[in-house]
Amino acid sequence: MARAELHRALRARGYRLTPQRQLVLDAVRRLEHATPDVIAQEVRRTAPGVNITTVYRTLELLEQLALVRHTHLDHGAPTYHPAEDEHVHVVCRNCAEVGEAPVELVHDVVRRLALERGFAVDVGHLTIFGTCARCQQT
Amino acid sequence: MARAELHRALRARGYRLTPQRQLVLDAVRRLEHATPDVIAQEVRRTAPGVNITTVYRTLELLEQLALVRHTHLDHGAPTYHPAEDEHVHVVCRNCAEVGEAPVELVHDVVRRLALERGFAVDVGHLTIFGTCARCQQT
DNA sequence: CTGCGTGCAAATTATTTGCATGCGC
DNA sequence: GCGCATGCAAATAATTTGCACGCAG
Repeated sequence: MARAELHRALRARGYRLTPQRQLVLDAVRRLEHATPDVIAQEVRRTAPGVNITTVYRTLELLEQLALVRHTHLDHGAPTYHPAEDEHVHVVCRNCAEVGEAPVELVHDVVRRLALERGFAVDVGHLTIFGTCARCQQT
Repeated sequence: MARAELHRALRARGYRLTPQRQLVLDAVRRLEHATPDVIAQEVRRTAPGVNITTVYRTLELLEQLALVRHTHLDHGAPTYHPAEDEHVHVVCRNCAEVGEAPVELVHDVVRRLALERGFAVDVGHLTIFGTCARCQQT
């Protein structure tokens, strides 16, 4: 069904459905957290010809359509993930493990920033860095 | 006094005090939030010869010494700031304005992550993205 | 005087852009 | 058939590395 869904989303804004776009979206959904580079590799497992440029352009497009989202996991590399499951990222700076936490975790913070300064937090983009339990046993 | 302080921090770990290192630290403290590029420009106002490479290397060193810290303000550009005033960054994705909030804002989140999964949050590295009050008046 | 720190240039990596061709509609 | 989307190559940007010289200790 994902195909029809994507087709609809694209056509609603005058874009075309192409195999590449389908493949990139599929890859993002399958990988869950991945950089453009890794996504390109995944796509190429099925369609070897797909250019990295296309992946970049497609990710940008899919983000506009609110089908995928991205955050910055340290070192500045953007990672993309499906838009459906909105969550906060919890990343260990030591072992680089990427965890998730329900957005509920930061509800209070969101509410306070809204109240105190009218700031609308983009929860899905939030990443919390630190050290995981395992890596603390130095 | 900053000079002696830096000298001590460096020597404690076997590093040397150089004009470049002093200048970079000064620049970070003066600018408060800046990218390596901007820091280099600031340093060059006093010492035109300083190479961007040195700035990168020095920032890395100063971070090891816990004299400066960095976070990623969207688009992945790292910004450095003095380590003293620890705070959370609040960044508007629309106008790119960088605000600050006391770490107290996220105390609850920190406590919960520690309790629930033994994760030690690096508060100084935390950046919250969203839309500021002004930019919401679309 | 010894070798760490620096400047410079070149290498890498990540991302963007221009343009001609091809495929979705 | 029309024009958007793609592939390719080159441009740009950001950061890292290798190396020889100079200065801090």
